[in-house]
Amino acid sequence: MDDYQELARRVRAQGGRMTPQRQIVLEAISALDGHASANEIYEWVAARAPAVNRATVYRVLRFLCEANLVAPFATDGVMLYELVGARPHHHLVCRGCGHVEPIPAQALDVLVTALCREHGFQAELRHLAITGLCRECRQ
Amino acid sequence: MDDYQELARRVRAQGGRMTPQRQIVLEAISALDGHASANEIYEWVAARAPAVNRATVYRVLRFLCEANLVAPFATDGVMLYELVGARPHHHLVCRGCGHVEPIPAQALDVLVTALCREHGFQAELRHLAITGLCRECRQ
DNA sequence: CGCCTTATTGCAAATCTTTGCAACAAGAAA
DNA sequence: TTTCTTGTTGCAAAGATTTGCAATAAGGCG
Ligand SMILES: [Mn+2]
Ligand SMILES: [Mn+2]
Ligand SMILES: [Zn+2]
Ligand SMILES: [Zn+2]
Repeated sequence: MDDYQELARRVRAQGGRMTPQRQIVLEAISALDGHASANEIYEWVAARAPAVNRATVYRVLRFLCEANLVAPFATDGVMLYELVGARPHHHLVCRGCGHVEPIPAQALDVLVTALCREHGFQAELRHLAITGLCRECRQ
Repeated sequence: MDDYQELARRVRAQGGRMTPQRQIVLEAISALDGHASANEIYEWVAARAPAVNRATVYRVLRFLCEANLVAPFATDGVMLYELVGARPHHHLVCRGCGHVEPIPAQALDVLVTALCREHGFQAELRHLAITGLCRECRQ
């Protein structure tokens, strides 16, 4: 888990307040080691702070995403949440073996450059999940 | 709307059956001119076939997506549905003006090639929604 | 055209997610 | 530390999506 003071500072920088609920949700995401669903996060939180309401977990997740402390990321319909770390990255999700491979964000710079050149569009690619077949599953 | 016989054939090719419910959902997506939400589709259907149940619309949409007759596509949290057309494409969604610009799928070939070369990963990019800023909104 | 098999539907109940509102409490200011 | 403002929370109710199950009907076969 990152430093509480630093997280509180970043929450207040958004005009928000640091609360026990926001703190424990951050702990949950950290403890669940990235890529946790809203329900998994709620279960983790409820196990140690039963008073925290489900609706609050949803609202906290939305807030943390907007505050850019947490990154949401959709894998075929399911929303997962991950702490925004030092290095931005994306994911290669193999539909064969289910393996999830993180790749540095600059691996997609080639696309960003092309879109900018061809369409004048400044793409903001954050924490994508790209599905396909990994090297092994391609035989 | 595409030819009913052809659609029915493709449904049966999946081991499925063509029903009035599936037919009218396809009509709805077509009439709504692409990019319709589950609720918009349900409203359209309910207006002319009130007996069709909401749960059925959800199940039909899932079936059509798996049968590859319809492509789902997420724009910040909301799932939209579109008929799979002749030419595969993606979308550039501007977060400034909200404009949605379709681009041919091969615009992303540069990325597919790079991922294959760098990671041995065969990406399957289908009907993506890429957010960012369009030329005008960048000033 | 009937008869079967079984995929599909409607319904109701279960889940998941959002929202309105009054009570609460974080944190800035005194 | 006490006060005050207003962002947050819990709760309950609404809305969205999924699921179990018995009844229905698509379509292959005679
Ligand atoms: Mn990640
Ligand atoms: Mn499209
Ligand atoms: Zn694999
Ligand atoms: Zn724009």
